[in-house]
Amino acid sequence: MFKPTEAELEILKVLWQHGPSTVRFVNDILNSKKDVGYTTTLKFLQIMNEKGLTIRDTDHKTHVYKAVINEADTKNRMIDDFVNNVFHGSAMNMVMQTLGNQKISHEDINDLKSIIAIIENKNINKD
Amino acid sequence: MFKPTEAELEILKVLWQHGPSTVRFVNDILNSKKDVGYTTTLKFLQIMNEKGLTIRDTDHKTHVYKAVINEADTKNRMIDDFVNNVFHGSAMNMVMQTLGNQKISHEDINDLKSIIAIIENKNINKD
DNA sequence: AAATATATACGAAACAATTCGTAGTGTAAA
DNA sequence: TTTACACTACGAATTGTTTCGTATATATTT
Repeated sequence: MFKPTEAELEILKVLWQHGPSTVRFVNDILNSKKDVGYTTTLKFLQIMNEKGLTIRDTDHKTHVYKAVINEADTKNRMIDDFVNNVFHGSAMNMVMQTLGNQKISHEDINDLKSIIAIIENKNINKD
Repeated sequence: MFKPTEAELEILKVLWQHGPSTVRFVNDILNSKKDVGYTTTLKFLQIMNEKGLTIRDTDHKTHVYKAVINEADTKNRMIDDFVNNVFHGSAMNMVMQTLGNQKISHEDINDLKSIIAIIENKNINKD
């Protein structure tokens, strides 16, 4: 499956967050973080289109690009890759190390508890 | 702070797991996963040494390389980077998405519960 | 001591990702 | 209708990473 490069991911994030967008719009958003030339952004969107990462509407002079690949799936795939590369494939190791190292709020803890409860119930039902 | 490339990380993992090692040893381990030429591994260790990622003992003909950077710190830094790149800086988002997508065993759940308990206690003591 | 094996050093090729300049085209304003 | 502007297309320079060949030194074996 597909793994976006870092620059491609930045663009995908814009498309995921804001929906189908013009090159100009994507470029403006990118520039709020870091200087990027317009034609650089354009080039990336063209490359991403070739790769099938996006599709575009070329009916009008100004093309509108839309992410083809799904945000959750892509992120899951990236998590898998990361876990494989850095944590010898153990997602739990990664989670534990993250929890041990982050500031976790009360709310976060509640969220964690409820997702754990959900997982537990799934397991019970499975047996 | 420093971020190893993928190839460098592979080597660091060997050094972390097995302790100070010769080029030959590192190369043998790497080759159990994927063909890598001996001089490729050598070159990387030389580069890593220049960058201060490793130090080496050159007393004998065969040099012995040792990781300078710490495993936990490096991994935490890589988690931070990953979370910033992919999850807009929210580690909790990343953890939640991981938990929602992985097979979690009974034991894992217990581990999670205990680390959550630890975090809760830390918070209580802080207030 | 010569031949063989095993090291290191290092330049440079190969490959991948990023960045941008320039050319060309269509649209709208003067 | 000429000029100005904003857009796309695309080649190519730049930068970073990976890979390896070749030269050379140092041991070890015959």
